[in-house]
Amino acid sequence: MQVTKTLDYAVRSLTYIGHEPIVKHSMKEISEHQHIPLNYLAKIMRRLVKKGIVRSMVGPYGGYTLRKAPGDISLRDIYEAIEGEIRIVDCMDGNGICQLHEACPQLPVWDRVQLSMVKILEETTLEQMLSDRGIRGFTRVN
Amino acid sequence: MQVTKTLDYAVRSLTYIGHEPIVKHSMKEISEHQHIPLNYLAKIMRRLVKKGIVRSMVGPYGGYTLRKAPGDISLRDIYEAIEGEIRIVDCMDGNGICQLHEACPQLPVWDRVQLSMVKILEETTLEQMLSDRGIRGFTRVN
DNA sequence: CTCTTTATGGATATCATGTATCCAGAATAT
DNA sequence: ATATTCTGGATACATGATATCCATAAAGAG
Repeated sequence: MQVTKTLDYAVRSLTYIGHEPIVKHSMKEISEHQHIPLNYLAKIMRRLVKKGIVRSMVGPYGGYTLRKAPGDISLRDIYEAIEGEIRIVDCMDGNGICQLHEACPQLPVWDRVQLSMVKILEETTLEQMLSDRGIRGFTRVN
Repeated sequence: MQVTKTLDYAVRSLTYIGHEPIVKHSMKEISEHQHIPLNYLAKIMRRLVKKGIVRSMVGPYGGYTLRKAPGDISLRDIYEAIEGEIRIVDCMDGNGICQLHEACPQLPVWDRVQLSMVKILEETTLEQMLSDRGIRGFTRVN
């Protein structure tokens, strides 16, 4: 139940690019400024490209730019590009049927949790994150 | 960002016990009815005991019963007994300071997600889960 | 007291997955 | 042509979730 480092990398890369949406930003540049391992970043960017979140240009002075307006990129988009479909419980077989042949008392709760999470992720756009001044590394745990 | 099997085991064990709160239920019994590896279940029960969620009795006819009323056991209690303090982002050093010396645009969102999640987990008690008829293994992913 | 049942505690193994690295190749600007 | 940068695949590494084993202690039954 944790945000993966990979997703964090992705969001950081996108906010970095989003600050200068016109300019092309190379992986090398992003990697250095955001302290993300270059080769690993490559994997991440690939997924963002495939999902149509960023555009890539090869060659000298190549790099990445956003493909959509920051207001049109939701955190949900980013999440799903990186992690795939959101599914906080994984208790079903291929047919979506619970292995236990009994009623499952937990599902309703997890469902609620997931729905509320998806809602927040969906409402939050890259634009919002960019304008959020962002409290300097501090968060309540509770 | 997934509910672990271990937490699932814990909840299933507790709902199982909760159905007959008076009776003592041995690990063997729980293990068999809920299809949970016996030795692994031992570890799980230990944590629930330590957190005061269940009471254990050793010896023949020993086993576990709830230590509190189902209405006084929240899913948050269970979650924290199993996984420890809830913290969906883990982006700080030991002093709670973000490694990056820049403002972090993501924290506010994850904070909101976590808060909403904690709220739901807190509001949901074992009693509720027990009375929830529980849709037979099926959930919307969205 | 002895025997059986059951939980406890620690050590360790297994496995999955997140994270990271390496490299050869294709695209493209100068 | 050459240097730059992304692409794609293969593979290694690290961590933590999951599982197994066993020796011990507690406690009820005879």
